[in-house]
Amino acid sequence: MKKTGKNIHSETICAVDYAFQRIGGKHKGRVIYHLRNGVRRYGELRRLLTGITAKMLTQVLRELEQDNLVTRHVYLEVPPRVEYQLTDTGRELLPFIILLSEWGRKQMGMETAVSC
Amino acid sequence: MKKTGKNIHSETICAVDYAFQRIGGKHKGRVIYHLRNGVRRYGELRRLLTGITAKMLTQVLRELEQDNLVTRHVYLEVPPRVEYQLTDTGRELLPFIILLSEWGRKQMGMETAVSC
DNA sequence: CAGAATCCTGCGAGATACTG
DNA sequence: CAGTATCTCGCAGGATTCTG
Repeated sequence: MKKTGKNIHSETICAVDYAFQRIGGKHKGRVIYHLRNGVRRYGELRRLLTGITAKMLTQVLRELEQDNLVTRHVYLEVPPRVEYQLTDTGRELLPFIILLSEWGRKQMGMETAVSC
Repeated sequence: MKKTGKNIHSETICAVDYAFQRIGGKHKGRVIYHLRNGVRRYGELRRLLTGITAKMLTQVLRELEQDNLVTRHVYLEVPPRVEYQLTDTGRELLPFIILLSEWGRKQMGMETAVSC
């Protein structure tokens, strides 16, 4: 609630732009992609998303949560456990994220391609 | 050829990331979207893409061209005419750009939504 | 008309250190 | 384990001016 500046939901522009703002950014696509098979813990995501810092992962997850694309479930245990999962809305994005990843893989040439 | 720094095609990472690097950025999605119906002139694009500067439009178009997503056809006339068009590869992205825009429109609520 | 050349700025994102 | 809190900086992207 502190960042009043860049609010996606204000005076919007174009649907394509809007969508890109919600799933764009450096890591959002990848995060969604790695949530495709269901529930993931924070630590799992950190391991899956190589090259992302804790800060960015947290930030991305929070944004996705605010945008109602993922849910965050905190288990009050010791040690703490937090699980993330796509919402229905987020899930609607999957087909197209996967499409995109297939396109990317194809473009890269299958040899160099890594699943992620 | 001057910017040796950020080269997409070097030591790539994840297919999703790769794809996002090619169609990400602030305006790329929109440009592709506006080329969906075929040939567009530079000036047309400028008018269609409200809020984009000449510099950015040119830059985006050049990047898309280098990435083999659009073709650039210069007519040696006075006044000059330059037409842009999606390549086959670029065209493969359309389904998903359109999907994305529909998703975006839906999310925004149809009232506020503008075609672009 | 379709750009190229400059200059300039904000903020996206990295590194590092600390905590319930 | 799953985060926060700072500090810092590069570069994406804007404004403006000039040109074939």
